[in-house]
Amino acid sequence: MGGRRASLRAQLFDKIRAAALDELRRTGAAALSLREVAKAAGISPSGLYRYVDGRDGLLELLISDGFESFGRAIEEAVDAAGDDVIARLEAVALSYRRWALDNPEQFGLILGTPVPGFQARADGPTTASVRRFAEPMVRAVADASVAGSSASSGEAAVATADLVPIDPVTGALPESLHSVLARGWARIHGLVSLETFGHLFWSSIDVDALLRAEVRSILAELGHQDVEPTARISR
Amino acid sequence: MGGRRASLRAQLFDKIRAAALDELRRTGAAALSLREVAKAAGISPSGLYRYVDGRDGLLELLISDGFESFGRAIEEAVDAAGDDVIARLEAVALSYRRWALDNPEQFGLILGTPVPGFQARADGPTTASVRRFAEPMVRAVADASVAGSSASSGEAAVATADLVPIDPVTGALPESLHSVLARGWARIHGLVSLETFGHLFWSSIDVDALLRAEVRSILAELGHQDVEPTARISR
DNA sequence: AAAATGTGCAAACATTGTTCGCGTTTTGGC
DNA sequence: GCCAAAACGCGAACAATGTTTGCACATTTT
Repeated sequence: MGGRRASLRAQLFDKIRAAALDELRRTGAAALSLREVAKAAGISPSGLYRYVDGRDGLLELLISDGFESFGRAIEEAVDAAGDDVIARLEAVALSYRRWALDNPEQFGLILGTPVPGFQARADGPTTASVRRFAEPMVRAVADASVAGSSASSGEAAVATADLVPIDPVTGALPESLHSVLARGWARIHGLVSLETFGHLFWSSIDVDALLRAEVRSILAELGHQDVEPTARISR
Repeated sequence: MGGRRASLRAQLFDKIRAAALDELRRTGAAALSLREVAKAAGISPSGLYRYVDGRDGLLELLISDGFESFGRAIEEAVDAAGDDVIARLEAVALSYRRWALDNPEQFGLILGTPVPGFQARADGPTTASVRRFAEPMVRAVADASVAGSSASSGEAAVATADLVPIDPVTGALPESLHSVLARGWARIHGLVSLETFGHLFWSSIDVDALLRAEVRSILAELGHQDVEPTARISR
């Protein structure tokens, strides 16, 4: 099965992938040209169709890769943050921002205005990547949520990974987490997307500081005591 | 000055504007075709260039109109909400969501992934529309901020419009408001954009309820007593 | 060895945004 | 009222795009 043909194919596929990402970074998703990608990959435009289903297929590839890379970045940051629940949640927020600012075109492609024709199929690679992307964030919020509700802090957090069951087959979360997760994600995403898309130009705010404030605020509302109880907005 | 030519021109310009909006609604910004717009407006593609500077000009027109319309929608909602500061801020959040859900393509165009070539010139119609868009939101947050800091509630709110000076020439806000405004806007925008772009599909959350919770949370952090002090996240 | 399958490409087509030159219509000053 | 000047709208043309098709060539399978 590991024939000569297959290896060449995999090699060229990676070249295409790299070329597409390059072109995306350079010109943005809206102006992404299939012909340019083909040229950069050293292949003819029509030849590209043996590897990818047209321009939409190219975008699907980039979207899937984008989620994957985004998720990995967050995961690494969370892992590096140690065991403290607060630190982990802060790591989510700050790495979310960092990745978005470092990869604005990818960020816009995967979480910005949806591309017109594109709709991720439930079995496609995109949905899998999305799950992988969401997982570290969900885990962090879930941990914080459980650790917060048990009034005693401390060792409870250790076992929480099992206490928050994410249905391994459907990927569904317990209903009780939905609103916490949505609000938490939205607060981070709101700040980051506004900044990344250039809508905070009117101020020289320290967005990292705001993100930390939002994390503290969420934790406070979740009932954590080890955070200043009512985080007054500084003015 | 009110010659026959000018009136015909204005008339055709409106037709173009309407046709462009129509096409935007139908196909989205990325797939917006200048030729289709021309056809719908009953004009030749090249003739369109007498009215609008190519495809980018068409987009600039749509962006400017989008901010204008968005701002008007929020303003009307706030005006209809009466004098209560809390009600006004809630009106901002809920009308923000409503407009986005009703006009997803326009929303994506003006606040989603930036269009590659486009950069609003400081003197262009877009920046003016953006200011007009931001104004009601800024006003509402500013009122809430001032009303919250003065411990006594009540009649203080009446005169606050003058207490919060928005520099009429530069449009600049007092620094003290920046972080409140950014956090408030971001919380609303985060939830709304995630929902509008289809990223909350995994849950059947009542987004309006979450928005109300966010508004209450902001007010609480601003020091309002007439709101349940620590709005615990319901789980 | 022969048949079957996979691979890459050039040519062609429809559609896109944009420019250019040409008649026609309206305007504004005499 | 007339005439130069400006504005207008259009068809033709051009480069560039995404996509399809038929055809040689290479590789794998029988």
